[in-house]
Amino acid sequence: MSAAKAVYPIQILRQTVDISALANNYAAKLLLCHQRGPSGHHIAAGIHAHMIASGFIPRGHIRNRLIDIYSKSSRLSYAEKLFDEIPEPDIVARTTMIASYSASGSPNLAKEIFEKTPLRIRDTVCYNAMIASCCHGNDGHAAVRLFNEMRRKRFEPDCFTFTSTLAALALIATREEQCKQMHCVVLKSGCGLVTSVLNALLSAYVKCAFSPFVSSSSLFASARKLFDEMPVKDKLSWTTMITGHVRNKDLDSAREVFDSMDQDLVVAWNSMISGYVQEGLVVKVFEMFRKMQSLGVKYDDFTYTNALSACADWSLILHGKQIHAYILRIEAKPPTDFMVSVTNALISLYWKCGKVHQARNIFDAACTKDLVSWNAMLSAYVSVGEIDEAKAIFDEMYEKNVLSWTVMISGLAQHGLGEEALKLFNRMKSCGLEPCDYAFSGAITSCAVLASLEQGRQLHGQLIRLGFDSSLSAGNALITMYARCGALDAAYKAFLTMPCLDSVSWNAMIAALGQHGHGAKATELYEEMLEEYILPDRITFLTVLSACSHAGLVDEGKKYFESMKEVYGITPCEDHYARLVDLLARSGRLTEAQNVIQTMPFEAGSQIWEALLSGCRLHGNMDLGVRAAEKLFDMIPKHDGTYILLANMFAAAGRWDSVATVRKFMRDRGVKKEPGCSWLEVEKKVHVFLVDDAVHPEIHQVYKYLEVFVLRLRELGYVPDTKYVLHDIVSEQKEQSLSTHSEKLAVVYGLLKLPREATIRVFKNLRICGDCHNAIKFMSKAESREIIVRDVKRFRHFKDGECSCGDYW
DNA sequence: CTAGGGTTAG
Repeated sequence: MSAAKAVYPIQILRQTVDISALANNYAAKLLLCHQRGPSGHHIAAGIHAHMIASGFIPRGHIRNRLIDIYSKSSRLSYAEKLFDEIPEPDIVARTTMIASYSASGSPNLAKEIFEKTPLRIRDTVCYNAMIASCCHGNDGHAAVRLFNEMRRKRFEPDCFTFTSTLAALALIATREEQCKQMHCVVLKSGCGLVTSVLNALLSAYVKCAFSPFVSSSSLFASARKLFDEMPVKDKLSWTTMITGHVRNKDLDSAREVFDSMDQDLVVAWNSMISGYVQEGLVVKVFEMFRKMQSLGVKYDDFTYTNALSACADWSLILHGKQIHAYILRIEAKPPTDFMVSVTNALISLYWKCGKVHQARNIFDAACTKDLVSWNAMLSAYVSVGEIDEAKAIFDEMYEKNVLSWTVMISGLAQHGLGEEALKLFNRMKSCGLEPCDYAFSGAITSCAVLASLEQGRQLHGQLIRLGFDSSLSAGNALITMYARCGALDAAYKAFLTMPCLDSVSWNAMIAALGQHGHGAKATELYEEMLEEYILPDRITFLTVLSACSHAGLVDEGKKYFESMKEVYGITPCEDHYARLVDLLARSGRLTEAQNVIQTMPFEAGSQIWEALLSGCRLHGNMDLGVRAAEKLFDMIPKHDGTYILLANMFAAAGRWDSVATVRKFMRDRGVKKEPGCSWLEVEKKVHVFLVDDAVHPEIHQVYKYLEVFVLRLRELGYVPDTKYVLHDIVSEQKEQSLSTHSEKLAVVYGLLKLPREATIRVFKNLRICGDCHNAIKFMSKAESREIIVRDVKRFRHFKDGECSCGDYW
């Protein structure tokens, strides 16, 4: 091999007169360069330079060799230049160029050369190159067409033809007969015993088995038969068969093949382990992991990432830490960087186990980070709600992909920053990135947060145009968006038109019905879900219980609560108990609610006491109410809701002295009430109104209308209810100004600005007050309009002087 | 041929 390294004495070469000897010399040297691989490629460029310097023009096989070497060393432009200089390229030159274009990802240029090649000079190798190029360009159908063409034209397929064409079949993966036909052709040819061809055939069978158009069992049977009869099985044969079974979720068959394996292949171990990880069989994962060690099978990066992701998914921080320690001890000596993928698996292990700080340490210590590392860190901060940190990471990223944007958009949306999320979604598009369906889900959620129905509808339209309308995540987001924008019918329609549903879809729809006060329909849908064999989870029960609570279905709710543990084996958490207490307290069964609190397996938290307190306010149980309030003052002294509920409870009973005491309390402790505000969308713009608003540009028109309107409402029987004065109190002097609650202003604005037939949808950040509730009932009658109000807890539909809540608070 | 980063429901 030292010849390739030799220095070429130019003087000697120049003296050579005999051109053919010179050519032979060059040819021999280039052959050596070719055989040496990448390092030889560099030398070949030097030889070429030498040719130019000495006036030697490369032709024939020397030129072809140079083209080949240049394309393999990613100097495609040199190869192209040499090729273009040939007046009448021979078949080798053309084939070489086809292969070059294929390798550099330009299948169209390869095709151009192929098509310009006259049939009389074509050969099998040339077809092979072109078939491979089609596979490379993901056009399996074109590859199969070429294969058929070459057989029609009586070219003899060889091993390479078969492997490429079989790869094409695996790519299109639609028809079983095609695999079987090809199998016959292979057997009849001389390649029926060649392992690489049989591997390709095996892989085609297995890939076709995942196509929705064929029955996988018969294809797997054929694949298995082929596999069992293979005279020589190599690494690829074993792993293809094992991963085939794993991807078919048939772990038993996979294991059977695995156990019959006569060699120790890390890849096979990894495939088996990843199957167990995906099915959540943690015990099996660790069993395999330990067995590898005792048998002396060396772990690779895939083994580690597999095992670590099992730990992450099951929050097995102790196991994860052990593996981490093992890696540090065995694999790398800090600060040497270990495989990036392992670093990434560690980052995700720590944050998924709630240790974001540790994750950050690993992130900071890593010498090399890739996009996955950055995205993992971004997700970590989003998951714990550290939005500022997440933003910092996002801004710092030198490279972002659709996934990065998706995480950030939905992160913002989840934390209530709907406007910012939508801005980011648009920025993403203006950066020239095509949002995927997950990115859309984030944007749609933002519309739900903002209650912006128009923007939501527009996104829905875009979704359909881009062909994402069958996406599960986007569909689920749409259900919630429509429901939270007050368009329950649209939500239901989205639910019904989805091609497939998962538990999230059902939960979303049940929640939607519940929030809109249709408790009976919500429970009906829940029963339907069970009939579809979808198992309820802890969120299903949260939504079903709230639905029952809003609709006063006390006994049903209790029944569902009982079934949770007894039938479905889900242990109720604090939120479940809080909903049970709410259900009982709201319906006036306060003693029963109290019993639940006393017999619960844990100490009641603030959610539960608040549920009890609001029940007491509703049913005027002062003693119990005060006790609940005291608990809340201990637990969350700065929370304004407690003071307001308590004050309203006293006000309703006319105990004004106590009201004053509560208010003084609040002032002394420096607790500020969250100011009430309401908003609605008019012509794609969101209009916000505050209590006693003086900011909105058209507020005077609203007041003017309201003044006359109230008189008309009084004629219909509306009596302002002064006991709700305190609900929305901001300061002393506002006490008398009942008529200026923000929800009233927003509804009146809607009456003034929206078209006659349009439904008015108003959103409020706090709970609607009793007087407004009453007034809006009259408004809906006086104007014959449908008015929908979403407060912090639920939706109310006002129509013909009635509210969908049936006055059940 | 295998792994590490995403979404939607309360």
